[in-house]
Amino acid sequence: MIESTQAQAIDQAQAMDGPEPAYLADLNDAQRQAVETLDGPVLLLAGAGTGKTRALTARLAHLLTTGRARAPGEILAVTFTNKAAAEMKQRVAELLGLPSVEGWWLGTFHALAARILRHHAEAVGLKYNFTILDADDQLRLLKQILQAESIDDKKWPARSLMALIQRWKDRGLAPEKVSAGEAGAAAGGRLLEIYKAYQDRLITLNACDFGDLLLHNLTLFQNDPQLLGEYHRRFRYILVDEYQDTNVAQYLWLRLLAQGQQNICCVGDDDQSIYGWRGAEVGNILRFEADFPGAKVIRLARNYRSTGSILGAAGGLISHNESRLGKTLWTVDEAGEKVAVRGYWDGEAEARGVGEQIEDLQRRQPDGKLSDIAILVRTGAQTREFEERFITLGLPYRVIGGPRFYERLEIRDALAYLRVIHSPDDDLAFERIINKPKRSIGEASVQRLHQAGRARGLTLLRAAQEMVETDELRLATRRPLAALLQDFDRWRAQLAGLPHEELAAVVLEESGYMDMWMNDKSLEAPGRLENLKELLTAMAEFETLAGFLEHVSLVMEAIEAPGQDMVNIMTLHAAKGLEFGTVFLPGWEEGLFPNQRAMDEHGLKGLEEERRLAYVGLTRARQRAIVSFAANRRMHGSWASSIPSRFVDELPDEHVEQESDTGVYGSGAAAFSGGFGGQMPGGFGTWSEDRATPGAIRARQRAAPSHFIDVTAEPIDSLSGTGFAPGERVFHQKFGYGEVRRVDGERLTIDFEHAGQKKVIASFVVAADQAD
DNA sequence: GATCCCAGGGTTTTT
DNA sequence: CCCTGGGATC
Repeated sequence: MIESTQAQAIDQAQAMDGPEPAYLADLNDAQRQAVETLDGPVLLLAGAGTGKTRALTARLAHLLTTGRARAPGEILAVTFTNKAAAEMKQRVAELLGLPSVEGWWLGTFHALAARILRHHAEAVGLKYNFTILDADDQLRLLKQILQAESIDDKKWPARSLMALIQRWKDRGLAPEKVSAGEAGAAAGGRLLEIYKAYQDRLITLNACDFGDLLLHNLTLFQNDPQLLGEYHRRFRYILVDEYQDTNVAQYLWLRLLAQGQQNICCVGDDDQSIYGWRGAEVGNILRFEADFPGAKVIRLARNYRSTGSILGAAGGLISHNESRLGKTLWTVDEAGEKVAVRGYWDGEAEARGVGEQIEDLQRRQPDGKLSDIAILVRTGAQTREFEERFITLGLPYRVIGGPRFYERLEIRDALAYLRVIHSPDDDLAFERIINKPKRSIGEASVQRLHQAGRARGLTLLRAAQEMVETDELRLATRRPLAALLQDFDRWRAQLAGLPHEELAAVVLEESGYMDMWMNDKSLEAPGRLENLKELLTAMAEFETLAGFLEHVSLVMEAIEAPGQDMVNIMTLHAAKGLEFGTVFLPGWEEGLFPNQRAMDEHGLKGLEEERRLAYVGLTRARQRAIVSFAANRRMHGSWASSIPSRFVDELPDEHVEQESDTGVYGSGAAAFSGGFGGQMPGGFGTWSEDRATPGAIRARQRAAPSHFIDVTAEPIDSLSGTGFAPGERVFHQKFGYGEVRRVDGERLTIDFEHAGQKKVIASFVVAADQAD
């Protein structure tokens, strides 16, 4: 049905002779070339903000309307993130006037590889209903193996071994392809052994991890040329977005698939490669022309996003990198505001300064949207200072990339029940909920099940099925276990006749899981119940349980809540692909950014990746970018003084305006005396003597300008007795009613009815009975 | 078997 | 400083 409407619309588009299709109309020359060069390998080097997505979607449309691709199924379009895939789907549908592009081969590497793998699972030893494990499950599984192999997890933490195994997978190396020398000394030289055990275990569990999706595809194609041939005939055109982020496995996958037709178009920007630490190979893009002989390289360099100053600053910065293909973005827009650079006393002052500037912006442009402002930090930990500041200011904000919906414990528990129903061999899921709610099936009993399972070559649930028939477990354990197994049989039988979201409700009810939280009087419990309800709602949007579970494993994101107008706070990594009118870039300090560990572990390569990260940050901005650094920063609890990042120095003077922070330095000149160089401890060193002791900070706060409302409203020192006590009901202008949880000097931790738990300054709340 | 406390460790993170 | 995880204790 969908297919036929799609076909009609495309036929219609194909029939339109004469006037150019609308999607070609206002493309620039390079973009147009990118759209019209349909045959043979094409590398599209698309700088930040150069209309890349636009060119890509137009190319897709063009393939169809010219009849090069006779049907959407002949195109394989690969993106990196779900977000990018969703955006492309939407835009292509719009261009072609289709209601949806469901069913097209357009998606992330992992989603597409999973789709292919479902069809040929048996060929790699899996069943069609295999589970896709997330990071948490992977780690638990590996821990079990390490324990069985008696690897000292103090010496070899599961996390780091997992990372090493993943790096192998990223490189397309199944255990049998890892050469002996590669194994190295990790895990006492037994890492390869462990990798093998881990893979074997995955197969018995009828599961695979993210890396396996690609890896199994490679095995599949390499072992079965005929099958590969079928896919060659199927995918006549291949499109790849964010090519600079592909790892070797993805690259091999693409190359195998492209061998047939050679019609592959990769889009990327070497200057935005920021995932090297995750196995991405900039080399893939640098080598493209060698890999695909006769490749045409098209550069998109005209930028439609940022002002001249921002592009100039970003371009100057990135020119310090040596390994790049090289391109300079340009714009016909005016220079605009220069990139501002500000120094602050410490992280708190920085957060205060940013808050102040945002309020300023609001005053100057009352119709400007907060959501058009972003604060881009290097590490997740940096968000806290801004959050705290914005809470006291009552400035709405959202942290992007926080804990995700499907990663919450109650959701994972609920999903575990569903996974066991759908795939009984999924031990990890079964183990997760075997004693949740408490059924007096403790650690010891689970260990016994494991033992029995291993001995008889059975999975946990199957072992349990046998054990309940014997006397090996004591009755107090055996009875509830037998009941649970029966429950699962019953639920599984109901799956056929009941919509899966209703089944899920039944399961959560009958298992006692809902009760468990209802009887839980902790503060989080109501929220968790709320989330479980939300889960049921989300499930209803899928046709089958299998479809829903697939979605969950591949798209770990929550469905976005309807957007309120809020300032965005996120890491630089999370900001890729986004743009904002105003971008704050705090924490440009040596050691923090560029990050010390990145440099220690990867040397010049690490530094260059950090620089690209800075480049990505700057190029997110349309009109305004504000870089800042602090002289003192509290890290891991203790104070450390810092010097401005070398990246500050690398911004070309003509595009930069150094601003002083009068509250801290008195006069700006002093702050920058001697320039920004990495070797200027003099200017900054003196400050460390009168280090940011709480007293010093407070003294400064009191002297701060009047719009620092928290301090001027009421001197902090007078607040020693706030008059609030835990348990008291209070009202906050911004967050509404709540209950005081903790009193910490002038700072209160409050559980708000709607806003959740927040820390606020005492002077911002009143006793609930005094609120009107 | 469950809860509490303390030590240790703390880039980036999508799929 | 704040979170996690493991061990010790009830």
